[in-house]
Amino acid sequence: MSEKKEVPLAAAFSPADIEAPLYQKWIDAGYFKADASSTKPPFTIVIPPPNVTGVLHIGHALDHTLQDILTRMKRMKGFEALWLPGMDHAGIATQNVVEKQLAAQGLSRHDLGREKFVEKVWEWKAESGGSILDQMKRLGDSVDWSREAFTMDEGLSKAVLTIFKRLYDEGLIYRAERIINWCPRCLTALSDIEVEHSDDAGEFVQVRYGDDELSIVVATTRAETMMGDGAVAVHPEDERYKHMIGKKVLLPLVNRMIPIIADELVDPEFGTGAVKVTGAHDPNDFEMAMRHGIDMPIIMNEHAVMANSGTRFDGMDRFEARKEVVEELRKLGRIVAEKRPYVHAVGHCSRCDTTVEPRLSKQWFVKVAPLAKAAGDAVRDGRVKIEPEEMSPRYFDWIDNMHDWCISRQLWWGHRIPVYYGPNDEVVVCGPGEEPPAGYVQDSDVLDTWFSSGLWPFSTLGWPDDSADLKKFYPTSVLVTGYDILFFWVARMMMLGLFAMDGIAPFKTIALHGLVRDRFGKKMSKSRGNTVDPIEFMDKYGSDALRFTLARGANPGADQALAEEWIGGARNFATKLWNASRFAMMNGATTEGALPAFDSLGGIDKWILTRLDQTVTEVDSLLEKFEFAKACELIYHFAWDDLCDWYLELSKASFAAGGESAATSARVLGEVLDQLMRIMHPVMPFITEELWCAFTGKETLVTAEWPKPNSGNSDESSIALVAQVQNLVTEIRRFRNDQGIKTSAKVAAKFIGLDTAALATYESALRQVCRLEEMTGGASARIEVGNVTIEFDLTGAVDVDAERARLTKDLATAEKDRQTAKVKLDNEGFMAKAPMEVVQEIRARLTETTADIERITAALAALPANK
RNA sequence: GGAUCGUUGGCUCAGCGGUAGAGCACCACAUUGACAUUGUGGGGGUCACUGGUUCGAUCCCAGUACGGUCCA
Repeated sequence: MSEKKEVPLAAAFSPADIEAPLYQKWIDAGYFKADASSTKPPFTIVIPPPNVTGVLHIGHALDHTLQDILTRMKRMKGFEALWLPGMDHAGIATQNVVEKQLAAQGLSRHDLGREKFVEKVWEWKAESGGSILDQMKRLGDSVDWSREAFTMDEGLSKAVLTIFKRLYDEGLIYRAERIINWCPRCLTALSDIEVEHSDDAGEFVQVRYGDDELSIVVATTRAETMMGDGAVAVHPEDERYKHMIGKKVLLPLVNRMIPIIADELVDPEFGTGAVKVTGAHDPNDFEMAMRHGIDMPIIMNEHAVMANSGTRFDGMDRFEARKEVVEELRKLGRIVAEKRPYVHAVGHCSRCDTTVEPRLSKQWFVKVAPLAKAAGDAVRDGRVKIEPEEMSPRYFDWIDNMHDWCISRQLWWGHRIPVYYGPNDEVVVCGPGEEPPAGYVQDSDVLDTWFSSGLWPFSTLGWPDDSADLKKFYPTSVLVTGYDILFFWVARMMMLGLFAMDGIAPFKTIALHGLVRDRFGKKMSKSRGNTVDPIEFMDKYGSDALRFTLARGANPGADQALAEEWIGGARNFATKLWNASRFAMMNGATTEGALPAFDSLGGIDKWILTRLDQTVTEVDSLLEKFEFAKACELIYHFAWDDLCDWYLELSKASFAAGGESAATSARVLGEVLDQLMRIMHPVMPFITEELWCAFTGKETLVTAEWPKPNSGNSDESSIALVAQVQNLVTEIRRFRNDQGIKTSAKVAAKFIGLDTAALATYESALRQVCRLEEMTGGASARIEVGNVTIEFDLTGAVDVDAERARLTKDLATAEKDRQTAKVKLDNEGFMAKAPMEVVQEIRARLTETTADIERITAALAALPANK
C-alpha cells in the first residue's frame, strides 16, 4: 500500500476564504499590467465603460466574465494582454443623481450656478461614484488598473476637443434648427436612440376643420397641438380631397385660415386621409412644412406646457390641454369620431421615462452619412468581423439608414461644446489649447455622452498624442459587448474611430453576447421583480461559480436564462475539483519529472491523456471562436465524467498496488490536473490558482503557459478500449442494482473471456470499481456483456423476477433496434443510393442486435421458472 | 406595419440529413477513507403544424400558427 500524503488544502472548499487574498496577490505582483514596450504581440480589449453612477448588475458580470476569459487566455498564450478599465461620465444619469441630492435640500442646480454645480458632481464622483470598480475586483477582472480611464479625464477631454474641431473643419458638424426629441423633465435634447418606444393608450379623434363653405375632417392623436397647425395635408392622388388642394380652411379654436396641401407622405388609408400639419411639434409634419414653406408656430415651452398659442389653453400641461381641447371641440360639435383608448407607439426618455416631446430647436448635429458609410463598409469588406455573423444585418440595417446625430445636450455635466460665438454671431471652434477671441461666449450646451464614449478605444490609449500605448495596442483586438448597445456605442466607435484613425477601425472583431434573463427566459426588470444581484451570488457561491454559470450559458449573440440553483450547481463543480485535487495530492500526483513515454503507458493512462488532448484542442478552438458555452460544457464533462468518475476510480487499484504502477499513475494524474487547471483558469481563476499553486508549488497560474493543442499524446484505440471497460462496469452495476445489492457490499464474481476481449490487464481495476472479490464457490447468476461473461456467487437467492425484467427490457431494446436496421436494409432505394459506410454501419447493427437477441433469449430461457 | 430570431423531455438550452443530447428537476438505492456541495442505477421527447425535396428530414425548402426582439 502506498502512503497517503498530507495535503495543504482545507477539507472543504470555501470560496470566500481564497478569493480576496488571491486578487490582492495578483495586483501586488502586477500580473495585469501591460507593457507597451514589450515585444510580445498585443492583445487589447477596452471595457465597455460602465456609468460612473452604476453598480455591478448581472449583465456586467456576464460581459466582464467573457472579456476576462479572453484576456486571461491570451495572456497565457504569450500575448501582451491589455484589458483597459474605466468609466463613463454618463451625462444625464449623473446629473440626475446630483440634482436629486440637491432637491432633498430644497435646491436646484440653478441655485448653485453652473460652475458650483459641476464641482458638486465631481465631489459626488469622488465620494460615491465608481462603486462598480470594487465590484469588478470581486469578479476577478484582470484589468490593468494603472490605465483606468474616465471620459471626463483631461486626456480624454482633449480627445473630444480634437475630434470636434476636426469634424467641424471637415463640415461634418453643423448647427441647425430641427425637430429633435426633447425630454420636458430632463430639459434636454435626446438622440434617436435615447428614446424608447412603447405602446401607450392614447386617443384618436377626428376633428372637423373649416366652416360652411369648406370643411375637412382630420384625424389626430394629439389634438392639443392644433393651435400650432400651419396646414392640412392630403395625399395628392386622393379623389376625395383633390378639389380642395390649394384652398384655405378655417382652423377652429384659433380661427386662423390655413392651406390644404398635397404631400406623398400622407397615407390615404390612415384615419380620414387628411392630417393636420404641426411643423414645430412633429417630425413628419416638420418635413412637410419644410417642403411646402408652411408656418411652424411653437405653442409649448420647454416644460411641455402650452404657451404662446394665444388661447385660454396657455399655461396648461400638454395632457391636460389635450382633454380640454377635445372637450371644447366637442362642445362646438366638431368631433366627428373618437377612439379611446387608442394604443399606439409613443416615445419615452430612456433615462426618466417621461413622454418625449418633439421640439423645434437649434441644436448641433453630426452629419453621419460619410461616417456611417465608412463604418458600414469596414464590416462589409471584412476588415471588421461581427460575431455571430447573423447579427450583422441588424448593424447594416441601422447604420445604412442612420439620421444625423443630435449631439448637443442642455445639461451642465459633460464636455462643453467648444464653440464660441462672437458679438455678431461669428462662430469659432477651439481645439485643445486654443483660446477664443476676447469677448466671445462659449455655447452653453454639453456633448452627448456617446460622443466621448465613441472615442473610447483610442482616447484611452493617449490619442491624439502619438503615444506608445496607441502604437502598441491600437486597434484593439476584440470588442465584447451585448447586442443591445450595438447601435448606441459600437456604431459610434466605428464611425469616430475610422475617422480619427485614418481609416483603421477600432477593433478587428465585435463579439456580441446576449442578455441575462430570469430562469424562464423572461426579461429582468424592477417592475417584474425578477432581478438578481451578482454580488449576493458571489457571496453565496463564490465568484468562480457565478463566472462558470454565466460562461456556460453564453452562446454567441443569444440571450441566456439564469437561475440561482444553476450557480449552486457550478459551486458543486468547483467543490468537485477541490476534492479531486485533494485526492490526487494524497496519492502523490505530481508534475515533477518527465512524463513517461506515451507508448509505454497502459490503456487507461493513454485514454485520459487522449481525452485531455482532445479537450484542450477543442476548448482552445472554441474559445477562439467565442463559443464560451460549448467550451465550458467540454471542460465540465471532461473534469467531472472522464477524470473524476472514471480515471480516478479506475486508478484507485493502481494507487493501492503502489510501486511503479502507482508512480506512473501519479505522474499521469499530475499531468492531467496541471493541464486541466490551465485551460480552466480563464473561466474560474480563483480556485484554479489556489489548487494549481498548492499542487505544483509554483507561484502563479495567471502567467503560466497555455496548454498546446494536438500534443501528440493521443491514441484513438484507447478510447474504444475504455468504452468497453465502461460498458462492462455499467452493466455490472446495473445488475447489482437490479438485484438490490448494496453499493458497499462485496460480491464474489468471476470474469470469463477478458483475455479475448483484450481486457485482462484491467481485471483489478474492474474489481475495484465494481466491488467484486474472487469467487471460490459456484456461480448462482451470470450476465453477458459483449464477449465477456461475469459469473456471480450471490449468497442470498437470486431475484429471478428482477433478472427477468432486466433481460426482457434489454430484449425489447435489441428487437426495436434490429427492426429499424432491418427496415432500412430491406429498402431498395436505401441500398441503391445510401453511401457505403452508412450501409455497412446498418449491417453491423443488424448483426450485433441479432446476436444480442439470441444471447438474451437464451439467458431468459435459462432462468429458473420460479412461481 | 417592416425586419429578424425562435418553437427539441417538467424548466432552460445544445444538436442540425443517417438509431434524439446536456444541466437542473423527477424516481429508487446507497454514507465504500477525495467528494452527500456526493455516488450508483432509472424514468421521461411522434424535435409546433401542413405540404415539398430525398433512399432517408428534428435537421433542407415553402406555407401556417404561436412566441420573442429590434425598428417605425
